[in-house]
Amino acid sequence: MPRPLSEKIVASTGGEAEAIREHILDAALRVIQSEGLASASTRAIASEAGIAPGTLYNYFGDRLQLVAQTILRRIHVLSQPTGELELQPGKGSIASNLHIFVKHSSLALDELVPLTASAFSDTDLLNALRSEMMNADNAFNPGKYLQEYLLEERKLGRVSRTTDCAAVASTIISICHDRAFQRFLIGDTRKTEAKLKEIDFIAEAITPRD
Amino acid sequence: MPRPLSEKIVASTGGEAEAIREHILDAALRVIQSEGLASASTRAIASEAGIAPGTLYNYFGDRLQLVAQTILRRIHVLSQPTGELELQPGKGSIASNLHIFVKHSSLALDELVPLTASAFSDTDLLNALRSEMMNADNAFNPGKYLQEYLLEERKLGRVSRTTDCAAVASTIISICHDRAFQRFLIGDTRKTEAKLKEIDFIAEAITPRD
Amino acid sequence: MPRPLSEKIVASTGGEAEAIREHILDAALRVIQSEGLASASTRAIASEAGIAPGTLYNYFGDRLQLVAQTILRRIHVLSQPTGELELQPGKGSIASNLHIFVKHSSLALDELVPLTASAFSDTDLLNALRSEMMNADNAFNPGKYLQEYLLEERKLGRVSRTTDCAAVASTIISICHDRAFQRFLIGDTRKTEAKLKEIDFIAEAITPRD
Amino acid sequence: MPRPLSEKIVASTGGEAEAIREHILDAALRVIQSEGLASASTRAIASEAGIAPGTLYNYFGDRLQLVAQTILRRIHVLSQPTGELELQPGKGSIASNLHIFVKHSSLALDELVPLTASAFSDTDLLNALRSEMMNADNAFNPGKYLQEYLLEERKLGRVSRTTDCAAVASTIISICHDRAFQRFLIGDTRKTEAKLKEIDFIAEAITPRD
DNA sequence: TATGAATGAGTCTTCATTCAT
DNA sequence: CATGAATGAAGACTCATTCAT
Repeated sequence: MPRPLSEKIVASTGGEAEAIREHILDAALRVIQSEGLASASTRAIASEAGIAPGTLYNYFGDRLQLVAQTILRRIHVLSQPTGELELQPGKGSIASNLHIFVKHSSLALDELVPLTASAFSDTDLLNALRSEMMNADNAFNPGKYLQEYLLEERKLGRVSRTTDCAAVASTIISICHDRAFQRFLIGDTRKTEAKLKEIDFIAEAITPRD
Repeated sequence: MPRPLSEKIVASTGGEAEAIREHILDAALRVIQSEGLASASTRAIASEAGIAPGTLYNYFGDRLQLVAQTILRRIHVLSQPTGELELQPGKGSIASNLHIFVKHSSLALDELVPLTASAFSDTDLLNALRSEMMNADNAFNPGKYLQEYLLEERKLGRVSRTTDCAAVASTIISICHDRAFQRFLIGDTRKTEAKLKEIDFIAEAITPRD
Repeated sequence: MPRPLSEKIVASTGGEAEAIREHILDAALRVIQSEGLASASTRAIASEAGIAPGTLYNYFGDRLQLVAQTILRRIHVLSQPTGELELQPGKGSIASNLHIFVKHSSLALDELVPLTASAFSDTDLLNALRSEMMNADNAFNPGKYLQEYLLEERKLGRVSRTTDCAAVASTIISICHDRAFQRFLIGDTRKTEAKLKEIDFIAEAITPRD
Repeated sequence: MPRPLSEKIVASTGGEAEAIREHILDAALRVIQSEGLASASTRAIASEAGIAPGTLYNYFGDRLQLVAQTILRRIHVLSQPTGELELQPGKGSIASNLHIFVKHSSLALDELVPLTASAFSDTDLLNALRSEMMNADNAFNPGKYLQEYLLEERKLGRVSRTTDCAAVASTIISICHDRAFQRFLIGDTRKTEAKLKEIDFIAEAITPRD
């Protein structure tokens, strides 16, 4: 019976379909993160979004698509470089730069890894994610960014000439991923983490030996 | 209406409560692995186990406990050393030994990581898991095993004296974990994996330089 | 799958939420009265109401609330003065007026007492009822009505000046209650009842002695 | 597998069927009174009785019979004169004797009335009760006892010669019943009750006028 | 286009009852 | 005769989805 979206939503979205979609995806994300994917019912999402359940279906084919897109979108956003971190080749020690990278990555990964992992419980959802990921533009990839930093350092001679920068970057990313996974698994809510000895090992390993 | 358990089940369990519990846990695991945790309804599990739905409740308080124990048990089993792999310090190259370790670990981790990750979707389940894990005996830990191997090699002089074996082991484990995670995420069903350049990097890094 | 309410129901309720609520409460009452409270399952009620089981939950939080409200509402209705009975002080004999009152009360009490008693089997329901009754407006109370009649008669001198009208009214109400209880207990389906000698005793007792 | 009843039960029953039956009925009564009839499952009763669920069926045809007999037996017991109360015609005032009777009756009725009322929720149970009650020996009836006391007092001239003692007794019983009903309905746990003005009215009414 | 009531399949769970031991 | 595990129907309740308004 009540036709227009609530004033609040219209105000924030301008009533544009794409903006409303994103408004819903934001709501879905909040629900997933606070209640868990298993509790992210269409009702809960609609409620969080401040709209009627039926309205969801004007923007998404079904719950699966809504949830899949919620996750995908967040993965995409979190994978973007934030600009906050600018590793400056030649400045600071390699080790401290890598520690900074790790700490910085944690912010995003603490959200990204559990979110992605949640999808492992649902075969259909995971398949939806997989096929969407195929098509996705692998625009930004933190590993690539890290690799490029290392390559710069290598040019500067601060990283051993024989270093496989791709391998090192990949290793560091794995460490970050696994850390985030373990943190969530044990319910560790600390936002920061001590310096990792694994990173020290790597920094040492890539230091040129005169 | 009530009948004894099916002959098949009695045959395989001897009708012993503990064996039946495990029979059910096995069934639950199969359902979780083939249909996903989200589809692991009590009915589906009972059906897979070949028993009536109500029978589950003679062995488990509720679905949450059943599922949590299924996962915990499998984690426990998969964390046991298989005995199949015996890293022999001093034999073969370090690099090839590490590659063997990684390949071997993958077998278990391809199951372990997705299974654990599944629980990330369900707040209650994850909490149940967490508290059980607190109490669990961390009997075997692949990282420890790997670390000990590296220490032996260091004693033998095949690993650089300055190597932090704990850090190296931990790094390798993270690589394995993340690989398993990524494999499941992209639906990679290949059971074997090419040699990892990350491992080569590590092997190189810990090689003594004289 | 989802369809509007059946035409029949829409016709009788105008599709208004409050009317539908009452339609459901009516159905629940019919079930309780014909099958007993113990058989008043949500299914049975939904079926009697001609709606889907899930629809109940659009109108009531849970079964307990539905049942409690069904009972409370009926108690409320049955406790209203029907207007059919108008005891006229000064007209007819006191005894016959009291007999009329008793007979008339029986109509409501034959429904009210067993309905209320049903709730005695369910601790939760009884508690729900109790707390609702606390809040309820004790608008009409047959005892009060009877007491007022007696007071009028006393003013007219047809009831002894020393009569405690409240006590007499209360006594008569108790008799009515107990009769209804006993009738239901023994399954007495007679709608009318012979003149009660207890009432005769009371009528006699309050007659002024010159 | 374990064959004999628990030692405790054997000790208290002598292993005699009839004693075991009563042991079970006692247990059932405790469950009904503490949890309500609706929660008196066969399991709960068996558990309270300290026996296995299946054992119930050696003593009772089904749950309905068990519950019906539990209630009937208790009604029977509670209807027995306790011997504690001996109304002594000619001693004390009539009013105080009646008050004593009422107070004394309350003890039993606070149990009897709710127990009986519970059965109103279950058509089948009530029918079972009804047919059993038909056959029951109406051995003791508090109304009869009270009536006899009043007749004695009438003989002594302490009760008006014109008093219909049966009607008076019946009225008092109704008052007691209704009081117990109302007490349970409102959850009144007070065990004693103030002097009732209704009883005063009756006492006054039956006092001889010279 | 947004609504939200209605749907009914499906979820977890309980329970009276049976029967092999 | 006691046991208690097994049964499966039935219970209360949830939820994704549809569609008349």
